[in-house]
Amino acid sequence: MHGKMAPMTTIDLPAVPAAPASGDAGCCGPAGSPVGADEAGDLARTFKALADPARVQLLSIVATADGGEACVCDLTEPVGLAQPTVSHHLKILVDAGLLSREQRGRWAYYSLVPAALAQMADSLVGLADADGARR
Amino acid sequence: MHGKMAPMTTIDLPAVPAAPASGDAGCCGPAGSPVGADEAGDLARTFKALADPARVQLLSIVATADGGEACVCDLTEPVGLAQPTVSHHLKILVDAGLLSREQRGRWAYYSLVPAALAQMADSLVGLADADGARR
DNA sequence: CCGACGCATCGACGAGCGTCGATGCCTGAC
DNA sequence: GTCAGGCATCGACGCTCGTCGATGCGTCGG
Repeated sequence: MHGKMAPMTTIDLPAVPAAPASGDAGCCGPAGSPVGADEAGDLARTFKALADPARVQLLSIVATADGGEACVCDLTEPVGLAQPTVSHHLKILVDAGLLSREQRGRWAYYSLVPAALAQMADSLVGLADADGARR
Repeated sequence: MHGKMAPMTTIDLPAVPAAPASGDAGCCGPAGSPVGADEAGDLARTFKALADPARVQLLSIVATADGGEACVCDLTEPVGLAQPTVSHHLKILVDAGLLSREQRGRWAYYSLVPAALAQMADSLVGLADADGARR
């Protein structure tokens, strides 16, 4: 009996889940295979990076920023958080593979990683398809 | 100053974010508009429902289950959690609008809400597009 | 060379979340 | 009516997370 497993997921942020996350998506089979525990862990890790209003807002601001990139100083005011907090959130997003960091001079520019977002979206539609296709 | 806002998001689970969550997606404009704070909050609330391996696994199991639905008794073993814990996670998913609950007899059947998943996916690609379109 | 600036890291605090056992409610069987 | 079964709720326990002020490191301007 699994006596008291890890109380939480102990997020380790191993970048984005890999590629074929939705292994239960398009293929056939009677009912597909319900993603393994490890796969679910990877997916949840990346979702956890998006599970905060500040991070969603940061992602959006960077995405709509001119040039596709923004430095920390430009992100502090819109989200209404202190600079260390913003740096903290940005690190989480970078570790999750959703943002990329590039230091130019004494400014750190963050830019979006569209492939990572697209992959998350694929995992979601894969889940929905697994349901709709067989139902 | 914003002196010490809510230390966490105080998730209230208002169902799925609404419809046009990705307001910064397809439209035009020089740089789009970076989702409001309220919008980011709704999005983050729904993502938070997916930010746990057990919940991702539950969603996947229900999606691939025969008939598109499953009762709690069928979900307890695969995730390796106690029954109260599974009920707790299921409630979170239902409140987030990702699952729907239907009580038949003394069994409670949970089924997927594909539209909610698709909407989340749209929000993600909307963010990616906002970046790719202008870059 | 030195001060100013941008940013990351550290340490600490409080709130939220995941987990479980125990308990209660409702349904169906006898 | 009574008993058994499925599920939700409650209360409690740690761990995790978000937040900040203070501090340190590296870079540019004078």
